[in-house]
Amino acid sequence: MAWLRVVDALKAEVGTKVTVKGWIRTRRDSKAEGGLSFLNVHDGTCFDPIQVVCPGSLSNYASEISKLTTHCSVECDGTIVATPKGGKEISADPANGGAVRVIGWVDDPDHYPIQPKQHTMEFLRENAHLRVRTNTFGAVARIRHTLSMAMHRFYHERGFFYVHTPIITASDCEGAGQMFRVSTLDLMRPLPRVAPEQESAEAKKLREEFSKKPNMPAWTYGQVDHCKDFFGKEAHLTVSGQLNVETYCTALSRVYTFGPTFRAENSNTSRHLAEFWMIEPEIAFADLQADSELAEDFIKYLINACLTERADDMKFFDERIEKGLLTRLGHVLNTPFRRLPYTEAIKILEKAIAGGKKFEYPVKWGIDLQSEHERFLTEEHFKQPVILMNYPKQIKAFYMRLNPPGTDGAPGDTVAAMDVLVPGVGEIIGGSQREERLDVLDARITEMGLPIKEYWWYRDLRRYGTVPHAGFGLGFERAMMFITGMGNVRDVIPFPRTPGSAEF
RNA sequence: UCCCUGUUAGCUCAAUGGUAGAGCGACCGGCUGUUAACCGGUAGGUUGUAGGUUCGAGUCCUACACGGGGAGCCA
Repeated sequence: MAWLRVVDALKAEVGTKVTVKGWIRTRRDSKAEGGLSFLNVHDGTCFDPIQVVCPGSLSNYASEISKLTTHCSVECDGTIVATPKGGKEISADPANGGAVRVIGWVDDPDHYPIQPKQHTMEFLRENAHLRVRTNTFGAVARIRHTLSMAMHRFYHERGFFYVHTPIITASDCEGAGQMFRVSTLDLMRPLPRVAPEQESAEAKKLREEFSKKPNMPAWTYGQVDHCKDFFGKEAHLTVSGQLNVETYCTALSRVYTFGPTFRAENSNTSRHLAEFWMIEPEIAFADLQADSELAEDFIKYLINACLTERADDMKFFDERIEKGLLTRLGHVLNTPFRRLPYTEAIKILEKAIAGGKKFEYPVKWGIDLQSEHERFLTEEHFKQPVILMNYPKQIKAFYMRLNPPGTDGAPGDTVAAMDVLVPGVGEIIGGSQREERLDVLDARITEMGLPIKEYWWYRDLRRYGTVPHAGFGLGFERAMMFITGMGNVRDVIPFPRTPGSAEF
């Protein structure tokens, strides 16, 4: 008998002898025909389980099969047969060599957390090690894989190179938020609180002894001296691979990075994680328009991949997680994204307010748009993905390219930045054309009060054969939410890390 | 970090300040080619933690812990 995965067993010809290995989803019993049990067995290879029909004539029927509960593991030998309703199932009739072997029992089934019933997302989140055994999280896991693979394929097909940018960064110049410190110093040791000249001889001796040990923070009165730290300077977990990937862009033309990203912000929302995954492509000889076209093609490619490769899981999300999901995604797929200058967006919002629309925050050219404004534009006004472009320079990062004065008729300076907003999730992509002119870049760095010396290697890219280039960052978990309809970012990553929570 | 809200059986939730209950799940039995099965029965509780008010607290008060929703920050 050939061992087939459930996905293949469901496609096998009637009459094929097969073995399947997996876990019990449900068991139902009938007393007909001298005892009959129906086992739904799944192995995660597809959404549907396969039904194994177990007649009472099996030698272990009364002793084992009739006692199986959810998530007991089994090996089933049998023959593929047609069900009365036209599907496929496995007959484990011993007369034809059928057998069911129990591999692992579920201890104390009354207290096994994942019962065959509806659970809340909150409960399953607290059982993150077991939740992938449910329909929902099995589907999420498969979609997450499909999305990853589709993403690599999209870039590979277009001649991009995958660059592994570092996780640890020793430059504090990324400016994308609070960072986690990386250190081997033993910070459990207290720092001396007195000035060296006031230190007692005994304390001084103790301090000098400590300083000779490995991993001890060397200190200069009251301050940690990171020159004795592992990297010889203060180091952090990356908040973005962009600055690094730009270096490869200016030699390989089309590159992308995909990896974990860390933000130490105390954000407690359904859209934020302390550890998340981000995709950042970077294209040379390209402007913001090309960047926005790449972003649109990319999102559509991802949607299409999930719809065609995982129709079973997507159907489940449409039926049980977000009604109308497939219609929504189909609409996104078939409609060009709306491109809208920031300056125009402000006018639309002001017009809406004049028409009676109430917002908590005021709208005025020059201020950043709030969640409620973005939601209004993408969910109410346009009802489709919107790419907002050319933001006021004072609310955007230093590396974004300064537009010519008067772009879009704006009353102030703008930069070539874009945000892609989608209904339900909000900002899913943030990107820009990068400032390739060294003098303009330097002026921006200085203007924003950033330490220009720290940017020496980033500035070198502009000194040596500079080119216009652009890129963006797509939050992988936000893309997951958008495509699955899942409402909380903590439920689209296997083990979420959030403030106060790093269980598992 | 701020605002709102919640924590009672394995899970989801009830319970005027006065004997702690139901549905689902588990277990036992009945019925049945079943598939969110159905019918009957059994077991299952230090009501998040620590204080306080009261003759009496799941219920009122205080603090803390944890969860959820929203905001800010962003992806």
